[in-house]
Amino acid sequence: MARVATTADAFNAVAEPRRRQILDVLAGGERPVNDLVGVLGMAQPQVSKHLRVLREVGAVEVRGQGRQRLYRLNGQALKPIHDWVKRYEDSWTERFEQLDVVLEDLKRQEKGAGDGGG
Amino acid sequence: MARVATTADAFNAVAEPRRRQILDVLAGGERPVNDLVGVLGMAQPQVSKHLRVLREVGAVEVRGQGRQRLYRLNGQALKPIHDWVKRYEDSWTERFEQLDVVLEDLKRQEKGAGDGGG
DNA sequence: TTGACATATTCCTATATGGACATATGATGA
DNA sequence: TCATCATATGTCCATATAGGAATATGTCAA
Repeated sequence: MARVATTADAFNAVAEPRRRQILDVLAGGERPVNDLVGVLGMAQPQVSKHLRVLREVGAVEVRGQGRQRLYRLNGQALKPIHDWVKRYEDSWTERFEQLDVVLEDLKRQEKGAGDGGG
Repeated sequence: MARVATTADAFNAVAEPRRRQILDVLAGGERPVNDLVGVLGMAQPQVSKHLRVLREVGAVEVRGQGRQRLYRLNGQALKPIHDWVKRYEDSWTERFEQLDVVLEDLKRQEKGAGDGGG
């Protein structure tokens, strides 16, 4: 089998840097496709295709206004990512890193004292 | 061109569900490969391959102990994901959703009052 | 209707991937 | 040295991509 589909979930959808860029722009507000094309400097069809993927995972919503289609961010779709990665947040807090250092020190001390404890 | 490489960054590495599972197990502490094989019920070569990807993006570290290789989580590698997704956190807080409803209401009112604003 | 603009879809292709399986490497103990 | 355990790597293959280019759809204006 190949990789999990890009449309399988938000994780896979935003793994593509271009799609994160699109979301970053949309975070500033609703925008028509051509705006994204201009801002991001990608070809129009690619933008449309990326938007389709984002729409399929629910990360953007669209509404028509005249000839244009206005895309808008739906951050809710990113919540599963946040929820998952949040569990690892402690790993890079200073407190935790300090703890890491302490543990390393303890190990070194144990070795230094020989392994026949107490 | 095809998709961005799985080893390109943490985003792509953890887009694969199996790799997230591996990290979830390692969050409980350092473990040899065979433990992961047992816990996750995947074939040993696949586990090794997934671990390689995770190692290449820095999400895990390894040290040898006798015949075994003990893998251990390095949450730091996930920080870029957290940093990125955190910016969208407001999108799903209640306060923000309330604001959404208010904006929708305002739009509806504008339409109801005709478009010649005062 | 026609023409122009805005966006979406289709076709093409090189490419990386993940699983299955077989096998290589590495460490240990006798 | 050999046998055994633990892990890593290599091979084969179906498959989904992302970009490029061409084209289809949709909407407005006259």
